[in-house]
Amino acid sequence: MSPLRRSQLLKGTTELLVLSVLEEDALHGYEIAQRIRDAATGLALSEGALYPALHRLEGRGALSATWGPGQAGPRRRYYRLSDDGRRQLAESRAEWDRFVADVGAVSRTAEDASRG
Amino acid sequence: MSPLRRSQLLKGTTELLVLSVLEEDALHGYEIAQRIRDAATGLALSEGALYPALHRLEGRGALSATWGPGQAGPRRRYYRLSDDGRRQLAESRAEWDRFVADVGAVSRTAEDASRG
DNA sequence: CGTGAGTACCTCGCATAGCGAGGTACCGAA
DNA sequence: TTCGGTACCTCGCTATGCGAGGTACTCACG
Repeated sequence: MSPLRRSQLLKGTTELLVLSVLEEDALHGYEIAQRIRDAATGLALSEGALYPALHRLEGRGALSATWGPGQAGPRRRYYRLSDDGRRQLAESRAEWDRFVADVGAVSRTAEDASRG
Repeated sequence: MSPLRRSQLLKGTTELLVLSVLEEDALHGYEIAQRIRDAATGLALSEGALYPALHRLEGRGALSATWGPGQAGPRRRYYRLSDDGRRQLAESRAEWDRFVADVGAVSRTAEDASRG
């Protein structure tokens, strides 16, 4: 068992991921997961994480949702980014960038020192 | 309450952070936390996260620990990276870099598309 | 001497959130 | 009619960060 399990790293970024793929179009849940998988094969967002995240974001006012008919199958729930959601996305991106910079600062200064 | 809370992002990276600062020298717990805070002011690792992480890493064989006398105060527990710990650190760094690249791939392709 | 502050370690209960498994339902093809 | 794919949802489990609390040692102050 090595450190840095994917499922732990994912905590906190799921919402950024969801908001990001909704930036361009309104999508339904399954499609959101597929887009994320297509863009980054290493990120396999499970349904047990996706749907609760969608509900959280909707409850927070970042997303609005409407039911629509299914193509060949059950009805779909389409999610659309609200104005507030766009603001939250920008904030999340900024916070993520800061966090990555911070972790890099710790991780890489040590690496450089041990290498130099 | 905006998404991407620091405490959630931190999940999974605490061990990378700890292993990183131990790459150069053996340090005791308090000092580990201080080094991390010095390298990145945004990362305030709490003691309630630090000590359990140290014990996990020791149990996993990534760290070896020895008691030493305190300067002016209680005795200290010094942690040193084992060979296996060095291997785990390299793995963790690689896994972190992959993860950051994956999140960036999702987050930034959408951003570019919406901007273009 | 007693008190308080600083250092250093540790643990406990709580909250958050991902994961896998399970369940419902609808549709078209074999 | 059954099977497989789509699409949604929930539940219990697990991992782990956080704040609060506790112990213990040392030194300075009055």
